Amino acid sequence: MAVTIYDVAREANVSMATVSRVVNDNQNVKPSTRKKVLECIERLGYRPNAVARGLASKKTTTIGVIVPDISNSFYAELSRGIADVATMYEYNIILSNSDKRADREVELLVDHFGKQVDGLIFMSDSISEEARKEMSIASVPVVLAGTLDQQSQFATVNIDYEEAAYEAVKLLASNGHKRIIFVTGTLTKDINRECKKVGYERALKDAGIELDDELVFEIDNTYDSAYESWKQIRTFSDRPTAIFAGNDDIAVGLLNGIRDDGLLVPDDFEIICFEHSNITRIVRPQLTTVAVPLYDLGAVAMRLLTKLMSDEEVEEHKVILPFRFEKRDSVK
Amino acid sequence: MAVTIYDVAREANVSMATVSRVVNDNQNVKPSTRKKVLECIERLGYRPNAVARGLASKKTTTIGVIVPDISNSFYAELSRGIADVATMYEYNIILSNSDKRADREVELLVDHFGKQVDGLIFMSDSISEEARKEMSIASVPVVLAGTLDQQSQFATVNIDYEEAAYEAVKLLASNGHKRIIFVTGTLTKDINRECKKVGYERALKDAGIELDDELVFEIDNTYDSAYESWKQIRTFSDRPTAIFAGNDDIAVGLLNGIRDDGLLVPDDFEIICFEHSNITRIVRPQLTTVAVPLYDLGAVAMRLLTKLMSDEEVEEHKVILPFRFEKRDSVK
DNA sequence: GTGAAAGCGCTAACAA
DNA sequence: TTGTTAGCGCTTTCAC
Repeated sequence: MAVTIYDVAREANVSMATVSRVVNDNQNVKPSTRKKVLECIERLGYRPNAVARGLASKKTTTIGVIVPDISNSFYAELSRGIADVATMYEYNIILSNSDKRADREVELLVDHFGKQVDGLIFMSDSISEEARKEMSIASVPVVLAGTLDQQSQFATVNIDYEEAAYEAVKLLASNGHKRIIFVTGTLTKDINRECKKVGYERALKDAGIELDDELVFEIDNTYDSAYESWKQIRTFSDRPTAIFAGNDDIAVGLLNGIRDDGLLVPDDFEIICFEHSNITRIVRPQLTTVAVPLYDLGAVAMRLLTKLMSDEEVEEHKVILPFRFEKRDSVK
Repeated sequence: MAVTIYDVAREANVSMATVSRVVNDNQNVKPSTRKKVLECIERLGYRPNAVARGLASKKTTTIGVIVPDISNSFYAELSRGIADVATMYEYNIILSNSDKRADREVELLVDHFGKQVDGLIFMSDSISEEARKEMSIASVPVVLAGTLDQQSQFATVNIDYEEAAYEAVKLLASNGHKRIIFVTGTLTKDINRECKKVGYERALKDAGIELDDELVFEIDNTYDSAYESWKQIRTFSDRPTAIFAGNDDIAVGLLNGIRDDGLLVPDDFEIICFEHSNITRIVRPQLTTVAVPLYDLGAVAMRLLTKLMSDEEVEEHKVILPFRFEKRDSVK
């Protein structure tokens, strides 16, 4: 059996309450007794049981993080931002992958709340009604990171994806391109459908370019899928000359397709995309991108959650972080 | 206040014990009472409190995972393997980043064990004495994933890195190369020092090539650092003609350095490396590699941990998974 | 500054 | 098949 607070109390000839005070840095303990207790703790090798503490105090110093897929560098980077701030505030993280399945998300929410997390950070393509309900009835705060809330019900941390998309496509249009392809991951993802696509269309409209649904390619959000999609794109008789890619994996798949075909970037095609990892600097030519501050998105989401958990005043529940443009070599 | 098991018991006119039995799928409950209890649970919206359950049962159905850095694709992939098997056995994961700092690792171990995890998976470059001690006195099983244990004290899951390195370098030697560079991350990492370097040296020796310390480059384990190191490598008067890189990030940094300098792979240099991500297929030429089954490493480690946690017989505590060779275009 | 005692919400004997 | 009753190890009033 492990050493308990009671064993320490007996050994030090004090009550459990006093040991508890020492362990929790309560000031109402005489220095000499504190010292005595500390010695006994050391001698017996006492380690507080966080589960018992959680039951008694109703605080677990643990937060839940539900992420589509931690092996996706987008979420891995975001999670690292969450984790670092969590560490700073002495929270542990229960991390679960949902694979974006709505049923799984709900299961995980129930599961995490059942474990009495003190707060939760949720990431998803789109919030299902069931997930929304589960988060609504939760007795602890919830923050969405890199995830839209179309009902403005929860605290969120994002960048202005639409504006970013707008500026990216505007750059392409200002370079004289008339036929600009938009290659995106699934449009069931709110950010793709409501922001990136909308920004793309607005930029075209502002540039006096007519929309053409044939130029929008909805594909799997992977390098391989993008590489394959090139084979379809190349068949256009009136070939497009510029590409706006929803992210860097897609852009690189396209880039390789183009180059393996003997065409040149940026001469035959100009490319711009959202940047989620350093792959954009590794490929040649290096890609011009909208740099998304993933780490910061996570860090700020966690910081916001700490405020919510301690009932601090929060000026704004809907945080928009700035993005950067990285001018490199895939655009002239 | 949340609904407790007691509220359900009262509502259903049964004892807490019966409700507990229903919740835990204990068969000793009459179908009719089970139904009645289930209805009350539904009606009241009862959700079991896992913390209370953990305190009473001494099982938290949570395991700890300590990883150097989740934003590193190597560990992200490994963690995904762990997570999927954990889900299968209904365990949650507390995930923490150590940044390979020994002091932090110890803190985290104490912290995780304090949270009463039912088991723990540990990953690190090298096990410090303090970390070893902490894991030794733990009352729950520990498994090391992708991490060496030079004292064979813990259960581990790895591949045979030395043999993999040996074969990689042997391939280079058999292609006629005499001056083969080894570019590795820090040699304070056990796997680099005790396996990859040893395999490299053994292959050279077997090929009758004399060792030359000047051909071993110990650098930071990053793309940028490798890119920089090329500037040093190019200054050799008697230029090497082949490179064995410790991992794909290093290999790609080197590759880009070489190509940006106008040299060709594999004509001027042949390259082979350990593969941890799909970057090796994305670059041109595609890299010939030793493919490390990261996901499986994690999955098998977790499976092993479940056996240890339920006191099942375990045939072998030191698991060695097979690796594959991926012949691609960076080697002739 | 310290102690006594009542829980926190559940599981798990043991009885019935 | 069901209920009674101790805890699990800690925090937190409330007294003194």
